[in-house]
Amino acid sequence: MATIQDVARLAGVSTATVSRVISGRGYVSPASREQVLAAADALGYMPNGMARGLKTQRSGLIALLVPEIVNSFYTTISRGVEDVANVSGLHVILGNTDESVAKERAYVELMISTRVDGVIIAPAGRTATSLEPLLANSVPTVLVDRSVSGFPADVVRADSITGAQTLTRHLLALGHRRIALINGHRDTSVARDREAGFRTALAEAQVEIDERLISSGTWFIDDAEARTGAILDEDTPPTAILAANNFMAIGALRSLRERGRRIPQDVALACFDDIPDAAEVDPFLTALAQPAYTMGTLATRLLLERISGTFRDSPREIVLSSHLLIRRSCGAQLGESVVGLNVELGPDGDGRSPDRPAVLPAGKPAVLA
Amino acid sequence: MATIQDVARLAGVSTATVSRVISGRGYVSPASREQVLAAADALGYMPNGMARGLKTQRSGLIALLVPEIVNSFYTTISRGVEDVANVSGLHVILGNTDESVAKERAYVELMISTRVDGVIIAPAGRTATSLEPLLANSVPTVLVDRSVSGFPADVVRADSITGAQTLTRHLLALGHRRIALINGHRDTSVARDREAGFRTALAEAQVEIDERLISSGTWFIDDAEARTGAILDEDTPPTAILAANNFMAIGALRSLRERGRRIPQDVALACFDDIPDAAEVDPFLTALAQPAYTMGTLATRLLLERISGTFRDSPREIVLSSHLLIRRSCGAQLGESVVGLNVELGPDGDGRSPDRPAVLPAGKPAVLA
DNA sequence: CTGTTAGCGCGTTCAC
DNA sequence: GTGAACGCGCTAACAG
Repeated sequence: MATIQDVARLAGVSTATVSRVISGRGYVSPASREQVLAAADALGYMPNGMARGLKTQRSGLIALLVPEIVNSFYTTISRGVEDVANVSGLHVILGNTDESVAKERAYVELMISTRVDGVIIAPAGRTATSLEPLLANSVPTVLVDRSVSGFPADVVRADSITGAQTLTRHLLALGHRRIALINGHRDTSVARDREAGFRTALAEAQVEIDERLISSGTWFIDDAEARTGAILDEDTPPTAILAANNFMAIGALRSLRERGRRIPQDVALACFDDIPDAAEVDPFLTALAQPAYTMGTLATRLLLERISGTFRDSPREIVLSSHLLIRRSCGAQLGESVVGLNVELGPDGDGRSPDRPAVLPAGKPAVLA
Repeated sequence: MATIQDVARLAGVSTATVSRVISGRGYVSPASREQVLAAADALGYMPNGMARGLKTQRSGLIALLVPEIVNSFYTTISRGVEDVANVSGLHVILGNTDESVAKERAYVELMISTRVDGVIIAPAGRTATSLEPLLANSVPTVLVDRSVSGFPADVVRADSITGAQTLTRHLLALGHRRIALINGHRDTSVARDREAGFRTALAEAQVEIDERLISSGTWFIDDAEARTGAILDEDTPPTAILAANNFMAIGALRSLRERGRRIPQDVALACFDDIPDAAEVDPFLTALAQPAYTMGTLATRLLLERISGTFRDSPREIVLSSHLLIRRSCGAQLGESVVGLNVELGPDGDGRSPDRPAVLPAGKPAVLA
């Protein structure tokens, strides 16, 4: 692979001149510029990012660490991140942590070794121990979706407490009193917030809380399936189920199917996180759709400000609200009045996310300010 | 950020010794090793990947370039790629080309500058012009899903000709004679193959081909929606629609809904690429499920062989077969005999992909051979 | 077993 | 306007 030296030799100039032409910094005579450009083209020269990064202390890369990229919620966040990053000439390295703090830690260390310019992460753990190296090495970091205690970084997340209240109130308004919560891992802030909102809504309605109906474990589909099954097999099963995310909903769905329970006739089902493709094929699952794309774009904007040093104050927290999409899985009537704000009616919600732009920004790479 | 020199100074040894301890290559006395490890730990030392890469001519990164990561088909491929890459200590940079040859070219150049160790790509164009820099710089490359003419690289793809035949025969067996094909961009090999298989199946059945029923354009949902609409609004609309991928199916679905056509009573609908989440919520769309996860893992294996030099012969092509998942959208009876191999019966197909392992490999990073 | 040395390819002073 | 020279942090000989 041709180096800057090869180009310099062919163009009959010094490497400094080539560098000036390629990076566009510094004065070069039009004549030399032509020579260099011609030589670079002839050789198919591509600057070595590692050498450049070693010198400039910048890789032009940011890391996005999510629990599971196969989950459309995180995929959508990733598009938001990439679209904003690319406009600033940054590119995104993606990593799946599989909800494992150990894997997360390994990725964090790898990213530091890669000398990424910043990290956006949906942390798996309750504490920040796996993120500590980021702080120690002062790598700009932004948390998305989830927060952790005691880690001083910007956060972009949705309001899960209010969200859970909205969903629970919807079920209560439909007459349900025995509502099960199939929650994710309590180490994550969203799981704790969703449980809190759930309890608050029940308390508001003066519905006694049956602790056997509240289940938490991992965020994996199979686990949700098993836990839902256990609850359904009890003496007094719930009449409604609230799943803490789209994967939990799929697990619950499997469990209900195995038992031949009809939705919503036998059991109502609602969940956090829309499943856009599924909604598109059959607008069925009533869901609280979080603004995933926006979470990605905002998180990246905050990160860019940290990277460029435009913003140096103490951590910011951006809390976004979500939309209730009322569809068929809870048996709500079309057009009925509903409790809660941000309600989007229409049981056949068209599934087009209001969150993600239909036409994506072109993403012409530009230089980071 | 601490450097190898800082560690050497604190440990009272030379940088070479530190390097030996950190990279695990070469002999070091237990005593020195302890010193180094302690110093590294105290300083929170993380080796600089760019400096290392500059020296070793290896970044430890591979690039995966896909048209749209939000499409579950490509997401699943990406998991396959990551799972295999991580086992070899490689990590994955992801890029969306948005079906644009220009964006693809920009990414290719960026990846060469990043000095990725290899590239896996689902190319957007018909020719290899945007990939040419990879060849010129002899960057190991593997094509997934799609192939392009005149580019000497390993290919891992599914058999779209046979696939389209299988889907078309299924529709023919159900009595359909006016079948529309909503195809993707003819610049992609899969679009051409799918059209070829479609035509072959019709010819086999001695069904005259009405060219007005064959439509190609982009791979975007909105475009598929518009083209489906145009065909549905003709004098003699089709009784069945074959969508060339999951996104095309969603576009067709929208178009059918807007016109109040019922599926399958008024129009049958089948497509390439399963939509796992949607199938999970409601196993509705009859689809030809391609082994996406396996495509990702195999492509990565081939790439690793190229990177390590284990395999140097001329390009290989791996062609995988797909499964027909018969569900409700075509009105097939449960248990009826079906034309074509690799048929998986069961209109309520459980949606669990046989392709992707339920438990993912742990992915302990190891050194690339 | 360990230290010295020489670059990997680039950007960046500092002279000219 | 341009070139010479240094060093970013690391690994790989080569001595010792």
